[in-house]
Amino acid sequence: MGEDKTCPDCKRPLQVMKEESYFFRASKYVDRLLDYYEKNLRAVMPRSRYNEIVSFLKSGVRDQSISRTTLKWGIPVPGDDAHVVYVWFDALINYVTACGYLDDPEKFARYWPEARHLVGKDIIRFHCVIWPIMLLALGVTPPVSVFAHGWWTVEGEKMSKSKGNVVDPFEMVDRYGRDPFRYFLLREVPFGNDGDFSEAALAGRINSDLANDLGNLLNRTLQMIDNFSEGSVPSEGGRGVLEAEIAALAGKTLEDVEEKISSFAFDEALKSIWVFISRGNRYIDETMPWKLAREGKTEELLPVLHTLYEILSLAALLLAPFIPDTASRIREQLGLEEDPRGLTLLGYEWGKSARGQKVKKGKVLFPRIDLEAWKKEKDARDGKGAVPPAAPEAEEAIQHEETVEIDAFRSVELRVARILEVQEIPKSKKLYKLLVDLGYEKRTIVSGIKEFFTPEELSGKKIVVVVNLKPAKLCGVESNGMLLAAGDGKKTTLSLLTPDRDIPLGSRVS
RNA sequence: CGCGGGGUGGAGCAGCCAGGAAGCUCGUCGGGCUCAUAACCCGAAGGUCGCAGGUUCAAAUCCUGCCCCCGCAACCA
Repeated sequence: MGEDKTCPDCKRPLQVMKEESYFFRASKYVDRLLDYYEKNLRAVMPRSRYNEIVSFLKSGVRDQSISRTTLKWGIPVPGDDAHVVYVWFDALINYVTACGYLDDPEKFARYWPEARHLVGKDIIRFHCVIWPIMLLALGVTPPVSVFAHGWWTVEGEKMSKSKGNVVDPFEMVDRYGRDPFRYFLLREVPFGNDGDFSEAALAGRINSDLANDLGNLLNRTLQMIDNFSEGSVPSEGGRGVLEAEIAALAGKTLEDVEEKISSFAFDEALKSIWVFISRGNRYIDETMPWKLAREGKTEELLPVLHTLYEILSLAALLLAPFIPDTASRIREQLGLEEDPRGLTLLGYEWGKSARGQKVKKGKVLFPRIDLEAWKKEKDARDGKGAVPPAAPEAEEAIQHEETVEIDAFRSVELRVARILEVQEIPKSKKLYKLLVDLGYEKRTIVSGIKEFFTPEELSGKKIVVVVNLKPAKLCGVESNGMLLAAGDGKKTTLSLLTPDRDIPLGSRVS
């Protein structure tokens, strides 16, 4: 709302309204909630959000209005049909009723103690202030944790419809595949931070992580099992130093991934899995199976293949929550008949997957993206390059206004004026406060041209001003008119309209 | 004093809450290997950790001030 108490969008003046409402006595529980948070440091994550919520609570929470009489729709307040329940109040209750609160105590006792909420960072106040207070009032323990995730920008910019840079997830899935897209979103950014999306980064991840590291490890391993072991997996592992080290790393990775997942550090869980995968690639170089095969050292060769197989089999299990389709495809190629347990770690043991089964080398998991071709294709899609370079200005069709009568134009009073003073407006990024001289009077106008001109450039300039524009307050400063300028529509340049000969101030423009 | 996020090798980021030899991915350069998706492996170059103070045996990390960037909000009349 502007300083003059009007709606910035519709200009209608502020109206004081009264409405009867039921209030929830939230203030009463603030101390208890603070106490709860003090004892449960992970109740709000990430840490920065926790701090934000705690300091918000410390600054005080007012009692909450939780009913409306002005709305027809909504859930009627029990015992008072004139009111409906405020949406955030009843919506939150779903979390407990859905898992059996009051209806099914047994179910509730099983599920609620494990409750973890995952929400966008814009709604943490509802989830970390109002909601736990409601629960405290009910005598129910707040959720184990509320994790607030961040937002995605696109190539460094906020997604917005007007910029037309909104990324359509379905389009990305169609273009790059479900798993690669999922992988990117989970891997690229520490979960909880804002992240930057770009197709180039996605393509990079697909090539280096999925194709080169993971896909290629599977491919070369299966090829060697085919070549050197007639396609069947050696059931015996090796007892060398390397094998021991890898077995230890497997155990560590397993633990690590579980730990990272439970703390919502998905990017780190994936990093950890990739350390393991990379270890597999290095192991091949260290043992050089092709050389062992050439030299007929079968007793050394087979355990190596066994170990590689184990690495892939565990990797598939660890990856299942992140890229499930890929996990299944790997298992399939490994010839691991679908386990009744599914892709879970229940009863998992290192070294027990390879049991002499036949592998079924299939299609390459992730074909490498040819970045040059990709770039061309993308440019064409974005309308770059494909458009003849000779006509760069003709990108967007000119949108004309409706035709008007000459009177409509004449009703706009334009006059020549000189800029006398230029002042910055505190806290304003775009506005200057200008004092202009019309010859017969001086007046103040506010203009959004700060991004294009320095005060020195402006002062003394002769310009054209709309003098009969209704005054308006901008950033608290009253503007009595508007100057004319031409913009290129891309917000890169702005040019002031200025008379081309010396002409007295106040001259009418028509 | 409006709210919040951020400034770390060429690019993109982690590390900061709980101080203790500056790390990851990509890129670049050199080498190795040929089982593999021109992939894989090894090595190297490259950083005043925005600036200035302070605390400390020790600061990217804690404290103070300042500069810059990005969201939100408020204004492109």
